[in-house]
Amino acid sequence: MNLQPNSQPEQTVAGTSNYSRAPRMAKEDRRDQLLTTALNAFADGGYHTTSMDDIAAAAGVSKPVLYQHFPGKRELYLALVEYTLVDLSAKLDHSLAASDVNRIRVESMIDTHFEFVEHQPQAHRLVFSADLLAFPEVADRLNNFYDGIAGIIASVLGPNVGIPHTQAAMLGRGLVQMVQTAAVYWAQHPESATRQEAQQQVFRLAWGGISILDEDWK
Amino acid sequence: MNLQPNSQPEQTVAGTSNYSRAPRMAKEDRRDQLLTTALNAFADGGYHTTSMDDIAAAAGVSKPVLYQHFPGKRELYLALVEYTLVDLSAKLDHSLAASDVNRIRVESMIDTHFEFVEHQPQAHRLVFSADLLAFPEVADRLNNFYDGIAGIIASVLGPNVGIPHTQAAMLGRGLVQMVQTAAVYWAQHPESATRQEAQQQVFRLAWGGISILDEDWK
DNA sequence: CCGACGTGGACATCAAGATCGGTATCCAGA
DNA sequence: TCTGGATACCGATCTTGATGTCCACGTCGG
Repeated sequence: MNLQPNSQPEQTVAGTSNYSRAPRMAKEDRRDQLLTTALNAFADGGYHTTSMDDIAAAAGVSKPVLYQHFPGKRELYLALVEYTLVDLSAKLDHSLAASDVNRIRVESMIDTHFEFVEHQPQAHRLVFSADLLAFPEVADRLNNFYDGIAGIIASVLGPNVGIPHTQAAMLGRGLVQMVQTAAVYWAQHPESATRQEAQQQVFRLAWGGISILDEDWK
Repeated sequence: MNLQPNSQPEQTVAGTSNYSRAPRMAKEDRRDQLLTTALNAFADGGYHTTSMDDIAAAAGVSKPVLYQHFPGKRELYLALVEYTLVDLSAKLDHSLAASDVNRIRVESMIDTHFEFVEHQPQAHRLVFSADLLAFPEVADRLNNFYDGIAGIIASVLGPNVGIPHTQAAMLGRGLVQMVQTAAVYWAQHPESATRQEAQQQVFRLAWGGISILDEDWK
């Protein structure tokens, strides 16, 4: 499945017949195309504003085709959320495992986040900006995701600075959100700085706070 | 209007008549009650999941009553968002104006945020967790709100540390989100620490980062 | 050339927003 | 205390839009 922003709904080509019809595709290909289209559509307008008709039209097929590949709108949406979170989690894990030095780790995770926001803005908006509260499962799933990261950060943070684990988790979660927000802000104001500059600022802010936690602890 | 979480929908008392009907109320009182009820309902289930029937039922009145007080669902929702943001903005402004010392200012704004999350959780969820993307106006309004705060932080931050204003705004926005997220986390894990302890941790993290920006600037 | 499968226009179904005509309650004044 | 009008309230209904399905049609492999 291609989650990059560049995939476009195909155009029906006028062939020998002037009858407009989507070209026949292999099942998997069609499914992938529908997923990508749905991702973009949802990210663009949110869950409720985006109808199945819209998605089908954007994909250049009719609605029944959509229902042949997915049992319903809800499942389609959940599949996309799940895919995105798994993807991002894997990348963050990878960033974390890339080094043993905490400073490098933090830098790497910040980089991963900026990368994600820059290169997969639809996926990001789908998961972090859309109406999550509507589906409790999604809210739980996202909570889960955040707790995972916060826990990791806490386990890195806590022992070093003598803070109770839950409080370290709280700070970790706040830090993640801080990075994410800053990344989005930068993506919306790309002219303000290069990505590298922006990341560096964010890192200094975060790392500075973390270091102080260590030094200042009484 | 009462935004506290304690207001409950009234129960129709079985009087001389067994015919269930909401007691007659003064227009303003009824309106306030509906607003409060709607706030709780929206915060609980999100915009789209909450129907006008739900709100009316929760308020113990019938649907037409709702439409006698508000032109539509959308307007009702927007009114609540606006009210909440104005309220919070005022409180933050007040916190900022309370002192000339930046350190105190930051502490005070953190305190205000924790206060908000703790005492008005519905209002907070309504504005910051619900489906904002659905209504562009809401997204814009919220953007506006954040930019206001970020701008203030930037103007405190920027001149002192020589960072371009836009980058300072990015960091300011990230910091706000960090505080907010931590506050929510604490509210969900109240047993992990007292509010004061939690706020102190958050402050140290934030202030540490800010200080480093100052010191470390090359 | 033909059967099977992918495709789509049209439609049933339903949930939710919005409304209308009638009913109950309160109050002011005689 | 009676009466009439004004105001708040409600059951029932209309309307819209979106989800999910049916049956005919065209296209491709054999």
